[in-house]
Amino acid sequence: MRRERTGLMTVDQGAGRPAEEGARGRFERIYQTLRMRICLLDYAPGSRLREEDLAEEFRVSRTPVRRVLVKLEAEGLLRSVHGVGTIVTDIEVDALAQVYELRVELAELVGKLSPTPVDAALIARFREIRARCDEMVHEGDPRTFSRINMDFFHLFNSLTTNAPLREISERLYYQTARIWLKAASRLKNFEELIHTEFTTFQREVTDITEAVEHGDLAAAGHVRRAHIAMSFSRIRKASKAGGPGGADAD
Amino acid sequence: MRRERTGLMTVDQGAGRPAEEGARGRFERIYQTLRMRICLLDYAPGSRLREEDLAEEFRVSRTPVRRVLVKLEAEGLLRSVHGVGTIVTDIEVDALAQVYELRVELAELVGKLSPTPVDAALIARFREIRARCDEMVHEGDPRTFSRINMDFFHLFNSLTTNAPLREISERLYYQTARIWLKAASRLKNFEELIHTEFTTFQREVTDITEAVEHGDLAAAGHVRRAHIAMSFSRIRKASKAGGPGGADAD
DNA sequence: CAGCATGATGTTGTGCACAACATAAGAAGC
DNA sequence: GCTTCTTATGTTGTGCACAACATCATGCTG
Repeated sequence: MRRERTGLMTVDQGAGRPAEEGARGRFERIYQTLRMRICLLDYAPGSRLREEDLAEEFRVSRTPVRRVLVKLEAEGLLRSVHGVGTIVTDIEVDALAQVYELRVELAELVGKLSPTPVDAALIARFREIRARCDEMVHEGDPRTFSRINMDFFHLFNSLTTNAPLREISERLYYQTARIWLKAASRLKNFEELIHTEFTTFQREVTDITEAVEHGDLAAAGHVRRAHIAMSFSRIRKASKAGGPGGADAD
Repeated sequence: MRRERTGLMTVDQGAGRPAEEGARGRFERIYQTLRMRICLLDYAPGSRLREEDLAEEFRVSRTPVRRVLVKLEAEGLLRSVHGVGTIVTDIEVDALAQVYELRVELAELVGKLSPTPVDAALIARFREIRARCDEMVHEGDPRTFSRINMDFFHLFNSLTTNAPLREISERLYYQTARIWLKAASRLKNFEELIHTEFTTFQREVTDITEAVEHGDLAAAGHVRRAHIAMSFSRIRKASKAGGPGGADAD
């Protein structure tokens, strides 16, 4: 199938910035999409990604796809092996202990370093997330939980203007974002535990929102820190209880 | 040589096998070389790197070179603009304030999180750096200072076993490594200031070496933290004094 | 002579074909 | 029947040619 040059170019993202973001726009779009799929376990850990399939899906050649895969590999989410394939990184709770150990500290730094001035719009966004959170508690869906958790992370991360800190926190977050869904998928029958996770997260969002309302970003950081640590502790416990031998062969 | 089926892991990243290394070896070699050149100001900030030249130098095509450039761009050391070229990121003291703000905190974390067990070999490496430091003080050379500083960073970074922390610290370090050389190149005539920098760094190495000898990695982290902060403070002051209008047009 | 349009030139981004590599299947030998 | 070598197949890595894009020079026009 031959692709029209002038015709397909405009289809990209007309509402945004068509002229400024030509090639870079495609790159970001593919990158964000693949990262989301990996973190939402649409691509299971250990599964192979074929560059040609991705190229066909995004209507581009293998070359730009490979650029994205290289970046994703640098982020630690993929691993390309010559002659084998590009496989999604497998995640282990013990290996993520170091990442969490660092995320805990960075969360506190977000509330401490170069704080963002709190305005009404920022508070409104926090309250919006909290509302979505309340709604989620009634309808237990691990996937929507992950999405809200993701949005909340970005919002919390915007509490600091320190660009490197934000970038690093984001990177580490996406390295650990999958572990909750993975653990939840194993404990799917235990609705009770998942509900506990939901309400716990709801409390975290509520507390942090309140702290932001009071303009106390340091307190928000401390709350976030404590919740990240406890969340990992619960995941670790559930992982040991659920049995390490997960029957997830490719 | 037949390879076991169960052993999926190949040579991976064997340290010290230059000739037999496959694609990944070339990649690492080119990456390390370019990064070193950027941080040693062999490639001045703002200068353009032509992919074809690099391809010819490393005896490869443009394709693997572009892989390296993409990673370097992700690290923040390069910036590729379509139709213009791949230019070395310009560094400004004010923009690096956030990076230093974070590096200061991470330095303390290196001495706090997952400390490496201190053995005789580790102490010996610190003493070796200290010896090179003493030698450097007698022969003032900003370039060798940067190299020793680089080696010392890697050594200090090895005080923690937290892999993400090490990786992030390394990344941030290389983002800031150039600023000292850049500032020093402007104040080249002020030999006295540079000598002060040398002796200050010598004290830092001495103090941290002593702390490591005592097995007090937390103290090493605190010393490191203080010195990073003071170093940036001096650079900032020198930058303002030397005049922000650096006549370094390409 | 100033200002602007237009082409020339050089760069990165993309597409495509082939090489390098690893694995899996199949056949030969014991 | 089992092992082992060979072959087939599929994947990523590389090389090369062209397109997209930006800048600069040049000529035209006012």
